[in-house]
Amino acid sequence: MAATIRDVAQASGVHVSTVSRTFSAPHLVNTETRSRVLAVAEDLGYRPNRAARALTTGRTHNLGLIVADISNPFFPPLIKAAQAHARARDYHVFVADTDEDPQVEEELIQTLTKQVDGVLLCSPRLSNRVIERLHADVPFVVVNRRVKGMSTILMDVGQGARLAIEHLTGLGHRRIALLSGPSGSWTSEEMRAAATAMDDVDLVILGPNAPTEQGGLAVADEVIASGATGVLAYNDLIALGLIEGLYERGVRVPADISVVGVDDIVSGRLNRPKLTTVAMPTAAAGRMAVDLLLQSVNDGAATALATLETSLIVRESTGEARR
Amino acid sequence: MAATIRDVAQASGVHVSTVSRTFSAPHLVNTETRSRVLAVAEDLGYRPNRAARALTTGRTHNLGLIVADISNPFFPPLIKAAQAHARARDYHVFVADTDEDPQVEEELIQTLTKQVDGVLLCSPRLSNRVIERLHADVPFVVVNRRVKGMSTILMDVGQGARLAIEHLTGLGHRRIALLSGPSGSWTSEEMRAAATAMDDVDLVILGPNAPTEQGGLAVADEVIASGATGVLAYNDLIALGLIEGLYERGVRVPADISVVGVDDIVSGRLNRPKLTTVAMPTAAAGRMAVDLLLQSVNDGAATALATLETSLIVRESTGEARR
DNA sequence: TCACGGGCTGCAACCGGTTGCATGAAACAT
DNA sequence: ATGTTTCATGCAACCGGTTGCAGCCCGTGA
Repeated sequence: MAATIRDVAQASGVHVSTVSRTFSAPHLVNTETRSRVLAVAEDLGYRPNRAARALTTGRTHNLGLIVADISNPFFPPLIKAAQAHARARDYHVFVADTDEDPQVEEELIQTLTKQVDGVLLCSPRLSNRVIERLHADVPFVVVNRRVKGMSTILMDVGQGARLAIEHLTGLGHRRIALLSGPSGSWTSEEMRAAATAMDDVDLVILGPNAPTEQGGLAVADEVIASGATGVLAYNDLIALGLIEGLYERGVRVPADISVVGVDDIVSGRLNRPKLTTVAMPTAAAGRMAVDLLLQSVNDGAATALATLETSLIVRESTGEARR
Repeated sequence: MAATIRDVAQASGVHVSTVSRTFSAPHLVNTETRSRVLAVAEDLGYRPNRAARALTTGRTHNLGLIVADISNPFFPPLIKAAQAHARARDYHVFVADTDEDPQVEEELIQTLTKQVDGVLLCSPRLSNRVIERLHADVPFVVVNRRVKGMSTILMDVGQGARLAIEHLTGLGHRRIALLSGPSGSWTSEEMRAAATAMDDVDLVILGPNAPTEQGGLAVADEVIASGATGVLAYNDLIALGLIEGLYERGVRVPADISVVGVDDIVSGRLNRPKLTTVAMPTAAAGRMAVDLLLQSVNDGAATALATLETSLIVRESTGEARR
């Protein structure tokens, strides 16, 4: 069996409480005693039992991270950043995947609630009302959705959408298709709001679409039928799927139709044509989300709202409108 | 505060042990009592505290899953399958990412050891010796590496490599480049072994390469210099990167060089040319890994070895050798 | 009528830590 | 010399479950 705090206490001739304090409140114990205890602990291979600690402190030192789909390349950079950041603070991150299903999302939150100190909700599909209800049980930080009363990190995709559309109109495109994302997506709604508010644009909205390549493939016919020459897609996967769908139908990008994605995933940089896209600061969002969550977990800090900039990266999938 | 077992006991007029048994050994409690307790528990919103349960039983009901890189599209299907499968058995899966760093991998295992009942090691980069040492502390199931003394799931990538090379030689290719993966990869070594054992092949081995698109891009010049007309890459990411790199240098695929990948990731189906590849049964591997792990955790089952078939999927990135 | 056995429940110790409080010793001020 | 702090440590209750053991009730067979 693994060494416990009592083994260490006995072997170093002090009481268990002293051993406990050596690890959780070092400043309360004499320097000499401390180093002796540490030496013995090292010797015995002692590691504090997190379950036991969780039982008394009520802190599991675990965080939950809920995403719609790990397969979507948008998420891994955020996950990695969050995990690395949390690990440096002695927290672990549970990642759970909802398969884009609000039902599963709610169940997962319920289950996680009991074993984590806080939950990071990334691009949730649940309604604000449900999120607020669940928030009673556990601290949340929400990424890419605005929910009142809890800490929030937004990527300014409205601004990104404006940049993208200005880019398209600047190239002479007038009729522009907006491919929306899944229903329930705040990001999608933000893009729509930003796009409809713009002048000089003949906007046609197509969707909702699954946020995958399949979703992009499936909407290709509608895009062609719409007569749009410029397209802004909810994300890069849809954009890539669309480009493939258009190609199969003999429509060339960017010669016939220009396509802009959102996210800046890696394969957008490697496909041909390389994808013009709105870059999202995912890693920064992951780190900041962990910071905010730990603040509200440990310090009971007030809720905060951070908005991160997005930027347009022009590559090869956009070009002059045909005349 | 959340309801505890004592609240439920008091409210339903029975002892805590009866409540405990209602959940963990229902057959020991009278049907009427049980339903009364369940009703009260439901009413109070009682959920067993996993930390407390872990403390007495020594079971956390958590599993660890360690992968080299979540961003690699090879892993998410395996992760999702493992999570879903484990959840159905009331287990949760911690996913951790090592960034392809054996050092980080070892640390992660050490840390995880104390809070999970077992660890799933996917395509580990650690040496067998280190894995065997760590195995003393926690049950392992290893995917894509052969380690004696522990349960193992292999995907028969040797067979896949043979199929791929036969496919290439069948198209008239004689000089074939094998792009190996990261050092420490069992899969890469299996491919090498299978390839060198084949007749009628003029094999040139290039690598090690990072298992990413960057890795493929970076090796393009070497591939051209090697004079090979057929290429088998360690994985699809390298293959896709290579195709892009060749394209930038004016070399056409498959007209000039044929390329085969391994994994069958989604974007290989959408790029142009669509990638010929060796499909890996990742989801099945994830489920089976969870099964084996739970068996050895709960039943102390003997170690098992499963080998899963792979298959060649011919698409557009391979063609007749030029004469 | 009594012994026996099975079904159900209560009792209490235990898992491995944490923490408020008390104690004791040394240091300091008066 | 005495009172007051400060510092370090011990004591013991506690977190929320689990589980071996004992006891009770009741039905059964002799």
